[in-house]
Formats: sequence, structure tokens, C-alpha cells
Amino acid sequence: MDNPRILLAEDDPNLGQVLNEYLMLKGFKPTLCVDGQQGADTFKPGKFDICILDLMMPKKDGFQLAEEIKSIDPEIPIIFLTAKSMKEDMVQGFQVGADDYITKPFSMEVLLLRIKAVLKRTMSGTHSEIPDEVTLGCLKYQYADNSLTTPSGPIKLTTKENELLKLFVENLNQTVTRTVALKKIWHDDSYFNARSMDVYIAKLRKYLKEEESLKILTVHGEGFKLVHMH
Amino acid sequence: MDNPRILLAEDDPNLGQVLNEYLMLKGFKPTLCVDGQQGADTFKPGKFDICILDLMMPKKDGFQLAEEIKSIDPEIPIIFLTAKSMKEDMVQGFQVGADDYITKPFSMEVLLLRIKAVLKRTMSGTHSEIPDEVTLGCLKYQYADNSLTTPSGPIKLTTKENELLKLFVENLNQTVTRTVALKKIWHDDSYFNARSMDVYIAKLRKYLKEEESLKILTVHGEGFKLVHMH
DNA sequence: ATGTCCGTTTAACCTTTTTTAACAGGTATT
DNA sequence: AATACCTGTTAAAAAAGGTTAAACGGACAT
Repeated sequence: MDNPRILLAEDDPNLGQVLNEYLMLKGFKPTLCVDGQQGADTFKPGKFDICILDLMMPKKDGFQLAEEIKSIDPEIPIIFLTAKSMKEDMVQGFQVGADDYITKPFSMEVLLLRIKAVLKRTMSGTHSEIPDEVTLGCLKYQYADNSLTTPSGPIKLTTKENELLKLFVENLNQTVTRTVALKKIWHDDSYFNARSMDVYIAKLRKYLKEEESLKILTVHGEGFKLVHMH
Repeated sequence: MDNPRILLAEDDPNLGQVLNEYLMLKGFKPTLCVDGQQGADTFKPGKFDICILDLMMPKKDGFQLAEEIKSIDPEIPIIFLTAKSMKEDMVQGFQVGADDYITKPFSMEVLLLRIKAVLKRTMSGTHSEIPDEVTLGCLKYQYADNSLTTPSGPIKLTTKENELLKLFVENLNQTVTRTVALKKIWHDDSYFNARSMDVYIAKLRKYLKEEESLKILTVHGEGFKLVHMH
């Protein structure tokens, strides 16, 4: 499935709107419902690939809504959004067939990962990124292909090498902070991941040696910057 | 500017966290404060490029916080986040010097556009950009490359050396006050940073020795001035 | 299951960058 | 001239980054 459809039920209009838009940006097709009743009215079998439901909502809470949905389509995956204090209540959540839950406040990154994980489990749908070909001096970078072609031959990039290089190419001549890179690629900003990243910086620098005008500069205390000089 | 720093004051932890992360991913450097008081404690002149303040917050509301911030740095741009019902109150908002406001619920894209628009407006003029490559007598300074080429070979500049030299070159023959340099490069005008800067002045002076006509003069009690004599 | 391969992480050690500290000179003010 | 306050210089401590190799762990083939 190309654009997984999400039933998003969240009564806080601020959070709801932001989540709705974020999911859209990430290639999903979310439908925002502002309470449990609207969620129940909106759900139709076959119309959605996954449901993300807030627990505390007016008119009909997340559990009630989930039960209704499951009675219509027992296969559809459900993720609950829950306050930390409601953690224990998730026993009930899993009883009604929850696939996962996230405690508020949560990071969008985490939400995205959970959604992807659940979808991967439940459907064979794959998300295809835009295949890109970028020419940087004498180098040809094909992100979709994990490959970097240099005058002395092509290099097969590993997953992490590829994601990091992509991040730099997307932000050419701009500083990519360590935090952003770690969050985007390692999904966790920790000491060891930071050191791991340093190892990958070294690898990329080695690959880029063939093109004189291309350099990864370090911005001390901030991050790194891929610069292309003319 | 490279990574605009944002003071983000929002008491709703869900919205706050999501916004914080979104702004980070979009290349900003947000600092999240959970109430007005924390916002006031966090703000320091030179530490931020723009403030995004929720109006309704515990301890200190958005207006109070804005007033404090403006009394410290009257130039800093401020955007308010406000409930629709509070629209009329924005008269007061503009009185305390708001640059823009957004009514909740809002779309992240709108927020992004407003931020960019405000930054464009406020940062133009204050930022005389220099070309990638500047020739100063027998020296060639390549800002983008962190390098200074002298007759006796190229010098790789560190991040701080580079930023400081850039500031001087942008203000050739003009006094750069200590305060301005500290705010722009160290993001905090404190005693120790001032001494750190002195160390860097010494380093730059050493590098510039090769070109007789180029000197960093001290303007006592004010700052420094890079002069080029013919 | 078991072993091997390969990407990734962890660890140890080293280098560079930046900050802090201490002291020595200057400059303005009274 | 005495004082207080800046600035210059140098060295050290502290923080951040660079390099390399071994350990880990999942995927795959045997």
C-alpha cells in the first residue's frame, strides 16, 4: 500500500492538528477525528490501514471506540495514545486488541517508528522513497541504490553510510547538528550513538576524498557540514 | 543564517514536545521551556534569534515573558501562539512588540512560514554577507572552507577562529564591539567568554602577521577593528 | 542448530579545539 | 601616583572529535 490511511482520534485540537499534518508530511493519509463518537462514525471497513486513538476523549473514550472498530474489522491494527498515569489501564487496551501504545508526551519519531513497525507486522506494504541521483563534482550519488560512483569505481554504501550521506546531501553547505543526525538515523541521541556516528563520518570522509571540492567540515560543538566549493 | 535558535515557550507538554522536535528536524535549534518563568530564566541576549511564546502559561504568561525579553533585547522578534478566543488580546501583544501571532490550532507549515518570514525581515541588513573567497593583500580567505592561504602555505582555521575572522572581514575597517562578537559567536556575553575571545584575537593576530597592511587594532573599552591600509 | 559473514557498536587511545586560570602589562580616572 | 579596570600572553585543564581495531549480533547458508 502506497499511502497507509490512518484514523487519528485526538481531542486536543492543537496536538491533533500537528499530528495530522506531520503524518501527512510523512506520506500517510490521516483522517482526524476530534472525539470518540466522530471516530466511530468515520470508521468504515477497508477505509483505513491503522488506527491511532487517544484514550481520554469526550463522548466516547479510546477503549469504547477501539471495541467498536474491532467489532467491525477485527484485523485492523490499533495504537493507543495514553497519559503516563494511565499506563496500567493498557491491560484493558491489549484486551480489546491493541497492537501498541505510546505514553504522552511522546516524540513524533517514536510515533512514526511504532506505526511503521505495526504496519510492517500487519501488512506487506512497503514504503518506497524517492530514488534520487545527485552529481557532486566527479561523484555520482544514487541514494536509492546505496551507491556512490567515483572515478576509480563504484562504492556500495551500507545502510547507515547511505542515510548519513543522504542527510548531508539534503543539507548541502548547511550545518547538520549532531542531534538531528542522531535523531533521524539512530533514533536516539546518546553518547555511544554519537561515537558511532563519528566512525561513520570518518568512513564518508574517506569516500569523499576523491572529489577535492567536497568536504565534511566539523562545526565544533554543533555538528558537521558538507561543503561544495567551486 | 545557519541554524536559527528559537526560544520556544509552551506549557502543553504534548504540543511542546512535538513542536520542539519538528523545529529541530527543520534545521532550527529550539529550546523548549514549559512555562513563562523558565522562559525568562533561559533567555540571554545573543542566545536566540527568535522567540515563540504561548500566551496562556502558568507562573508567567506570554505577555509578561515578552516584556521581560524585550527589556533585555528590544530587537529580538517574537511570535505568539494564541487561542482563537484571545484574538482581541493581540492588541496588547503588538504593544509589547510582537512581530506576528498564530491562532491555535495551527498548522506546522504555517508556523514555519511565519518564522521564516519574520527572520527574513529582521535579519536582513544586519547581516552583510561576504563572498566565499576574499583576498586581503597577499592572503586569501575562504570562509566556506575554514581556510586562510598565506604565502607560506594554507592555514586550517578552527570553527571559532573562522567565525571570528569572518565577523572582522564583514566589518572591515569598522569597530566590532566585544558585546556583538560575544553574542554572535559565543551566544553569551560573560566574563570567561570574553577572556576566551582574547585568546582568539591573539591567534588571529599571529595568522595575520604575514600581511603587513592587515592589523587587528584594539579599541579600548569597546572592541576590535580589522584595518586594511594601502 | 551451528558457523560464517558483514554491518554496526563499543572500546581504547590519541589529537585537536576550546575554556579556564594565572600573571604581566596597559589605560583611564582620581 | 594610586587605584581600578581592561587587555595580552602563555600554559594547563577540560571537552570534543578522530582513528583504529576488536566485540557484538543478526542474517544467511550449511
